[in-house]
Amino acid sequence: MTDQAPQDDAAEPTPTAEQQLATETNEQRDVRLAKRERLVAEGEAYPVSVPVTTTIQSVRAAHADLQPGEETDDVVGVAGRVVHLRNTGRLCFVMLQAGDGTQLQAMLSQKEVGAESLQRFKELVDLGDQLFVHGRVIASRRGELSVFADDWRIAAKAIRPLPNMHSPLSEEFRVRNRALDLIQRQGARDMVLTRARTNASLRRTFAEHGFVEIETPMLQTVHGGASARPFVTRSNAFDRDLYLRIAPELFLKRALVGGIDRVFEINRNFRNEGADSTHSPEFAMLEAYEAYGDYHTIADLTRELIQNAVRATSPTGDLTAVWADGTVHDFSGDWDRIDLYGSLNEALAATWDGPGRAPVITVETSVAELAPLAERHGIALDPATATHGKYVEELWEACVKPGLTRPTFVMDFPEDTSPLTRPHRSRLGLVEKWDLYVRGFELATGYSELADPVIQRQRFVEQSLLAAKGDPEAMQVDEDFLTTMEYGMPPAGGMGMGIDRLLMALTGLGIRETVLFPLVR
RNA sequence: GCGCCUCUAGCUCAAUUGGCAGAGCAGCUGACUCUUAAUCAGCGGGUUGUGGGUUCAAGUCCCACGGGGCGCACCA
Repeated sequence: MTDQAPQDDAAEPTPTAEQQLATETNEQRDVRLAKRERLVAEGEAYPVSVPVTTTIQSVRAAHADLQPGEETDDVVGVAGRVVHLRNTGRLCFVMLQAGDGTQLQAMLSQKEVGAESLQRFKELVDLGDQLFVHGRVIASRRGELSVFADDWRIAAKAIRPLPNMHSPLSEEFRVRNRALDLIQRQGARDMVLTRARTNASLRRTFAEHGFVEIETPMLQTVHGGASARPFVTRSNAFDRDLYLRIAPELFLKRALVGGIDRVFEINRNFRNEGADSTHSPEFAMLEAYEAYGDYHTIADLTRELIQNAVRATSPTGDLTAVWADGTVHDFSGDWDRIDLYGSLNEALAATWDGPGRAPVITVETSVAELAPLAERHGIALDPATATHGKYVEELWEACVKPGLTRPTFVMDFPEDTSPLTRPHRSRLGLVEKWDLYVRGFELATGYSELADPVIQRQRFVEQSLLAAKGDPEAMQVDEDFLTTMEYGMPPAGGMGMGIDRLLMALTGLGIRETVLFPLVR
């Protein structure tokens, strides 16, 4: 931006702040910069403070029923952002907006503030400025609650024009200029509160059940706990590469070994994979582990966590979420727990159009038998890394998932796709794992955790063989974790849930809407 | 990573078959003491994402690059 011209003189001084400003300018900004200069020369364009006595919200609350034309003796000093400005000659109307979107009008009459002050106001105040006004609270003849100003001050001069407040901003502009989006759009402000209320609700529910929140490493020497490609970074002090974590699981389990029996973490994970409407390279993740629980108890807890979050964020305060598109989603009651293989075989039988009866898929069904079946549903996997489990899960997603409307736990998964999960207590070849599906996407997953360090080591070795075959998402062998496991981890249920996903389920918005400042190129 | 679509004033968007780049809001000057996207009169504001090409003539057609979106693939 500053080096578009060829540098024929290497000793040329770097541009001053003013020159840099000048390279990126427009008429409207020039006008405001001149006003800033004048304010600075005459006093302050950015005072350290202004003498506010109350807030826009409080004034509105205190005088909610003021009748048109009615006046009060309540003298206030309030400040807010100028979002509308109207000038009818010797009377000016200015709409001030608080951070939460609450607006309050101020009226500047020549009779009240004097000709000189009004003239100065007209010359110096623009849309977008932070403005302080002092005066009595009245209602205008048309009934608009107002501060009838006897004094005013610029609280902070804006030098960039505000976007047009009357037409919606484009998606791209909103994502790249979130501050302006927050000024202009109630939905943007609501999202911030929804996320905060959701996080508070989750922590409250955990606290009620005696869970302890801990923070585990973001920078890891071995990446594990999930199947995903990590980001790699560099430690100068250790002179080695480090991974940004893809999951906190292996550290939370160390805490479990250490006796933190009910433990959870809400924090960021990083995965070096594609970004789309449901995936972001960095995303907030919740993981929780409950000693002496299993995948049933952790499913109960997960349902309670989500139902409490729905209650905390629902406009109606009940167990329904109203999505941005107007659809209403019911999270109440108990949620179905269906069997992965059973529901898949049901769906296959119902849609079977081949000869004879539909094949019944079991844990024993080979990759050779699954491949042609998957092909019928348009699924093609890389033969080098395809396994029984990958085929079964792909088939399930193609055949069963689209039909789910209510929140549903899908239970009991094949072993080879869940290397950190305990073998099923009664079903050979399966693990005690569930996925929770809400409206077509996977919201959370839960397990009876694998506590046997010998089997855990075998699973890691199998993963590393996959990695050797070229699977970039396979886990590394984490010797330190295995050593800790060998001291004995209590039987436990564990769960993981994407916070952004939860917000999507609560609001029906895309991930770029739920993240305040999403990564953009 | 592959395919398709898209980029025009501060913001939101027009521009017919390739034929003078426009509107609303915002801005500037002026008028107006009750406006609600105030109104009225007048005036500015553009390297049409960037670079190349075709053409008498390119916002429009072609190529490359960059930004964005959607679909596919991968994943939560």
